[in-house]
Amino acid sequence: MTARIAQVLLDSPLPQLDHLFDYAVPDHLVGAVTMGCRVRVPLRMGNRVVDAFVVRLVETSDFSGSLHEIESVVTSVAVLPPQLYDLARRVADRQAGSASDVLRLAIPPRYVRVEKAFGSEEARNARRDARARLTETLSNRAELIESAHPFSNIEPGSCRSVIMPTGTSSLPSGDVPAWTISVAQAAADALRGGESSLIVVPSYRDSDDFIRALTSLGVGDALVRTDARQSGGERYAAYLRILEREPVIVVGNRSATYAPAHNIGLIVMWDDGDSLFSEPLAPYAHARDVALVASQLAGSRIVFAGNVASVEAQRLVSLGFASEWSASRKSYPQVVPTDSLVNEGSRARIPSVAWAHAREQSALGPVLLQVARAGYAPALCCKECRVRAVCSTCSGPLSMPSARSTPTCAWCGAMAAQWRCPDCASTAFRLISSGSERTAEELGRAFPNTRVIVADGAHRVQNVLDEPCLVIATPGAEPLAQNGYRCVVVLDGESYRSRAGLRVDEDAVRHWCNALALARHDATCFLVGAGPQLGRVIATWDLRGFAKRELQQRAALGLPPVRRAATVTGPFADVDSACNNVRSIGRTRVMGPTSAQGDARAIVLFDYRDGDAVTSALRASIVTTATKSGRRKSGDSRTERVVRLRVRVDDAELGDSL
DNA sequence: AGCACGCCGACT
DNA sequence: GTCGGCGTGCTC
Repeated sequence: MTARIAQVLLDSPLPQLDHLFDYAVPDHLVGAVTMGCRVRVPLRMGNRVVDAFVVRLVETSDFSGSLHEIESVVTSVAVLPPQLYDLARRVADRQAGSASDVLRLAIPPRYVRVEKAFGSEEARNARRDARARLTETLSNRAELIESAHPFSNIEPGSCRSVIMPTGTSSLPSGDVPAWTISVAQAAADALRGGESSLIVVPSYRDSDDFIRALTSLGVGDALVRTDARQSGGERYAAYLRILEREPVIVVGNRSATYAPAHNIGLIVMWDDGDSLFSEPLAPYAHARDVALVASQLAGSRIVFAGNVASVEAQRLVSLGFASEWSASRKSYPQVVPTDSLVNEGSRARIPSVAWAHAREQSALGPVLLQVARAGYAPALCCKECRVRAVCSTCSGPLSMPSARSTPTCAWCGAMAAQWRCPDCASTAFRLISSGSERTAEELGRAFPNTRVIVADGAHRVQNVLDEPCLVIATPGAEPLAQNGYRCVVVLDGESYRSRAGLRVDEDAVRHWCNALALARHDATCFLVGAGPQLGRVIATWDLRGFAKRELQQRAALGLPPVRRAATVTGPFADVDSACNNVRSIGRTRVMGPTSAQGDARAIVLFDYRDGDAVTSALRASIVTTATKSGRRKSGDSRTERVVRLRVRVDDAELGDSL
């Protein structure tokens, strides 16, 4: 008997359709319907035809009704390999979401032209030649990972948290951060053993650096890049490469964690504390969690590497799940913590010792100043009575985008040309903080013969040469300096201390270390306004101890990542009933629901051991509200918005409100 | 989402 | 007696 029944996953965001449906394979499609291919199937009386993925082909169906037939095959390319379905299912369950939502992030849209080009004889030959070159290169290459390597001796299927040595490496194509070489070596070694690697980085500029490092090792032919800057066709072409049953090295942003590469032996996530790893689309799975599930399914090694250890990675260490490797403190630059004197003007913002040293070093080579914010003046107040200037329409903070521009609201973008102080009626402003551009302007005056370079979200600079210059950069936008910076000054430390939230200290330390990591090993650096505790952490480079203490604090409070958390939002009655469905599970604690502007919100804290029970109960609530009360129509107007229950599991942004 | 089924008020 | 309102449920 032949497998004439296809179990398919419908490509629909409806939670009540998130399970496998059985369809009969008609005679004329036998052979064309393969596992993992895209098909179109009728849903309900044949009126509607929806896209679906064939997950399995079986001989018998458990469904009691009569089966409909698959209508057509969209493409016979198996875009959903079984391992990817398993991953999507596990991630969806963990997030109380739909597998099809996960697959929409994992599988790029189809491009017929790209598919045809990929399957052409010419393209196949080119790939075969590249493979032959690669085999040749790898057979001549000695093992790259030695015992001192941060990735040495990681057992298959196990996890490691690595605090990487800092510094830069020189390549013929320019300089790259030293970590990219270490990671590229590990990926090349895995490739030699016939294994694929997934290298997951926060942004495309990390990808650029890594790709140069990998190419320098001569294994560029195995590289597949996936990121959000690619066109749709490029993404699909990359996906088709990944699907080939050949080992590859995938580098990309958070979506690369889903890559269904052949025989994945190694997953590396760089700087997993970066908020870019938090997925903004349903079901909001954090790439770190996806990577952990993927490594478990593939039995691959997984490494969380960075200039710091995240609290989440440290938790894995403290559980004994992950081994740890930390760079020697001797390899770090010396950092002098200082306090700023006044929060105004460049002279006072930069303590005199730091000022003198930065001036001296900037005559010899590149010096980096990290400022907390981009733009000119991120905050303004009334010149007379010093009250904070806010937008008259939305009460957002007013800021100055450039030196002589009209004050603008940072939230709604409204121009405040006729601003008048609500307290004293004055119309004059005072600038109360400095962004990257104002800092550059001030320093340009103070260092008249030095070249000043601004690097922030609007001014992207990837590298600077080993020549005298002053670089003003915001966190995450620091250019790499050839041979390293001669001095790094981290300013605005106090701006972190005034923020509230669970992760502010962690983020501050991460941002500072990522800047300080760009200094030469013999540099003297300055950290301004960090306060005594965090200042000591950086001065002694006690990053592992810091992560441990943060973890202990979270444990004492019973907060993530020591416990898991889900936020539930929607109409009050729905949120309330969802909460009641989880309240009695284990040691689950429900905070709320609270009602704010329409939607109610509750936070559910639960133990890892109760994870399956809690997420499946939340999922059941979502299905119930979607089919019953969810279709409430407001009687008088046409604003019949379908209010649904939304659940975000392990949402990193939750920390901001705790 | 869509669409059918089903059980109560106004109608030829 | 029936027509049709939309609350409820299902989709292989």
